[in-house]
Amino acid sequence: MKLATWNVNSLKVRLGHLTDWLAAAQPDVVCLQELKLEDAKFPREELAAAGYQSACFGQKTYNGVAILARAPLAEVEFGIPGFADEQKRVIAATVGGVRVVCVYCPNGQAVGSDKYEYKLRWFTALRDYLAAERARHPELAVAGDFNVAPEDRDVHDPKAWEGQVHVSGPERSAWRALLETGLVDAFRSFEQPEKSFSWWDYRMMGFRRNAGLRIDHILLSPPLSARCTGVSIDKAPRRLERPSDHTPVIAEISNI
DNA sequence: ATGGCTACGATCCGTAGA
Repeated sequence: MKLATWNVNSLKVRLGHLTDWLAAAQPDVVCLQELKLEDAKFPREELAAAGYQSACFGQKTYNGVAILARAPLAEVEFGIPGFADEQKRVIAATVGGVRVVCVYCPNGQAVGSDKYEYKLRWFTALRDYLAAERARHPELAVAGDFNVAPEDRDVHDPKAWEGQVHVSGPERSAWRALLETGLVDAFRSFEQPEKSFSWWDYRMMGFRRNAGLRIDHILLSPPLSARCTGVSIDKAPRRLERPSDHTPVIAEISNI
């Protein structure tokens, strides 16, 4: 099974990139973030024609998440249960026995801001939710845009970013708390190229300079981690005209 | 020099992203 995550930064703008990429990469399950469109405008038919069923939790202008899969999506759940939130950031579904949670974690804007406080509160709720999901579903995959670069090697210029939002101590602690529920950062289970990133700023030719962050992640429970044979970042879509600022991350999980 | 793009929904600028 190929499981992918991609923050498309407007599904309306990126639909062509997405369908081309689905045909090229042939993922079985795809978690999408930042759809920036409401459910009524979700391109269900176009994605069905590409061979994918979908579950969508959309929102106009901001946020919005979806899961695509070639196999049926069951037990679809919207948001973090018990955490009241206007922002559509989480959707979960069971595909082929695997519980898939798609997340678009808050940006946080700036350390100390209201949005930063919201981000930390949100991560606490996510951790509790994932701990409960872990207990219910042995095969759990959590994929999405976490808006946290876990370590300095996930940052193009750690000195420049020191203490900033996405790398601050409390955010990295919140990230580690997710791992402490018994999940593995699948990307780091394998040898990877130096300076591997999943997001590059549109400004200052960030992609050309490889001035990026690794903030898009796939977390796997131990039974899935044991069957994971590789994780890679696909930079091809970032080279296209009018790209998303994020690029897909793909995990290959064997069925044995 | 704290900016530089991009998307969106509102106008021809403000908000947000990261």
